[in-house]
Amino acid sequence: MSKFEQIVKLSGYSRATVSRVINHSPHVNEETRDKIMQIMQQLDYAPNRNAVALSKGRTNQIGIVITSLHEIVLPFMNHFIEAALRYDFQTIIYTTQGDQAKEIQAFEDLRSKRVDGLLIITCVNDPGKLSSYCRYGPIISWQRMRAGQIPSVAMDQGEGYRLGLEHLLAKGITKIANVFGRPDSLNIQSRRLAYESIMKRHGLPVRSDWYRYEVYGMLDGEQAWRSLTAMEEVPEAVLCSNDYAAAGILNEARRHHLAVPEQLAIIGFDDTELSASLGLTTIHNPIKEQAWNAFYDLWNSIGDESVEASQLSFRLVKRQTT
Amino acid sequence: MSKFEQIVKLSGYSRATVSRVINHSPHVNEETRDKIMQIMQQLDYAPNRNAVALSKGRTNQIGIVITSLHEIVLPFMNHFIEAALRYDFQTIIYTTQGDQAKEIQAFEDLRSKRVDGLLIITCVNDPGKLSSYCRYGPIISWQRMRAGQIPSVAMDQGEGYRLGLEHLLAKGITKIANVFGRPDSLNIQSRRLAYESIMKRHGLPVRSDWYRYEVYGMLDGEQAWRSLTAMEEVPEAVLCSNDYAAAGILNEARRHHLAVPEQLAIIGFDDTELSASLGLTTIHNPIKEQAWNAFYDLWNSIGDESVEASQLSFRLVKRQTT
DNA sequence: TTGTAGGCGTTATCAG
DNA sequence: CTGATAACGCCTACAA
Repeated sequence: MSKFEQIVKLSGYSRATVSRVINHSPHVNEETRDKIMQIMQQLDYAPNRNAVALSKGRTNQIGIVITSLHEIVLPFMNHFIEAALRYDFQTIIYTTQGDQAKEIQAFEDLRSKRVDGLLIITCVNDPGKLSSYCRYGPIISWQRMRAGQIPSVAMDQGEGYRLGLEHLLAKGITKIANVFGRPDSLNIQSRRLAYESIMKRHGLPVRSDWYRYEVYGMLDGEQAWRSLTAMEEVPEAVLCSNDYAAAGILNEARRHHLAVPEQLAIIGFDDTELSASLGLTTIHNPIKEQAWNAFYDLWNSIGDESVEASQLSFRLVKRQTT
Repeated sequence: MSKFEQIVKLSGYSRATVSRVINHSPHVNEETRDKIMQIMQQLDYAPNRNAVALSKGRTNQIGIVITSLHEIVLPFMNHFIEAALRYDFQTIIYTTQGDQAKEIQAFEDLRSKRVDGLLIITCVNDPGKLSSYCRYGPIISWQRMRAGQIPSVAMDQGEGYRLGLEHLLAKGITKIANVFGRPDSLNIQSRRLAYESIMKRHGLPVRSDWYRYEVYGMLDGEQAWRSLTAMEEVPEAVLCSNDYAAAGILNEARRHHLAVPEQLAIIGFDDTELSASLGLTTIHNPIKEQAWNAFYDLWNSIGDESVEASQLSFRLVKRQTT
């Protein structure tokens, strides 16, 4: 006999009343509640969440789909997890290691009601295929998705990039290199587009020979700068994929006794703690707010209340590297 | 009516038979299986995991308790997650942000059968208190625990430290600084003990004025080295808390044109990818194997099979910084 | 190889 | 405020 049943027997009340006490229903006599509570204590009772989930049709779990736990995504994840927790949702992490089948597993878990919703941070399956899972429950993505597929809270990073570019041009700096991350991502396309259109508008040459790709971390940044200095002409500024890359470039530049920002201006991206501690000029990326928006989006489909997502934008944070 | 019931009705077979097909029981006529499978397809059936879990008394979920997702623990986590997945277990991450109440939540979830077992990576509650949860299910820890509390797969890092020390002494280097992480941790105590006992045995002075604490990342390492160079006498070698700290020290030393290893020898800890790419001498820490052992320990309590954990040890990896 | 009947631990809907 | 009674969706003896 389950402890729940034992409580029913021992207290002499019905299952319904015991359940009411467990769920803090107000429609219970105080004495009754006290008696039942006491018995619960004695029996060291804890509700079985599987039974609750089965009965309620909800698990209060949200899945997070990601290829691999990596530094860059931690802030977003941590904020999302915290948001979920605030609403009494636990998060379950699906690291796929880039394996399509493993990734599908997460979506199957949505189908199987193991999770009430899904957050995609990075996915490797075709978004078209994944979007067919939308009928099993709410899905939101951080990774940018083409329209008509899975909803996303990502922002067009081209917008942020513009801020950095205009800032440099306003200072009279025109020889600008670009250091990118994943070559095929939508964000890189936007960034490149922003750079190229602004340069053209100003009648300046587009230096695609100064593009560097696959630059994610500090070491990548250092290497990227070395490769740029090997060019015939060396740029006076670098717009970076993120703050880590920027930090690497700053490191390498200092090592070669380059004056920053006089000889080399550097702009990071994201406004992480690292950029603050190094005094890097950067583009503030409202990651925390994106994470909360992502959760709200799911919550609006799962729960009954409805929370308005906030409108977000990038912002230039000027520090000592420009 | 649930899809399960629909299948029962449409196929004309009993619940039991349908269940057998779902679970790939061999005791089903092939034709029967085919018919039922076809209906399952048509209905787009997927089993409800909550119902399964309730019925089986097992969720195939394991909880991971950790204060905050951080670079340093990612390798261990990723390996553990992979091990779990191999045995069809999903992992659910409890980030506590150092909040005792949040942490307890994870243990309450063990009690409530939301998870079948728990892995502690870092905990903030008193281990004595937490160990009372052992009766609700298996718990294993990566963080070192004092005997008699919660079982742990952690290794005594003092052993690894010894290897580094002996290596330096064999080279005739005796002015050795120590750069530690969390001051109160058991591992730091072991490391300090290893250092002090070995120095004494060799009749060498114990330089506790060269101890530095709270050194975790690259930036911490850089700062630690600056603080050491400000001393009256400067050490000829540093034993580090981890490879990141070592990388920071290496960076800072190079910036000041110090010859490594001639003027300064550096030994990292863990043998991460970073140490390999930088050519850091380090202590190999079998993290992957620890992660698998951790899972096996849980699995031995949860499942019916039993897997033998492997015996592990540290190993010196000599590269270019000594 | 298949079916019957009962159970897993709660919640929900009524009616009282 | 309280109690019956029926879900929730699936598994598992045991029997046939």
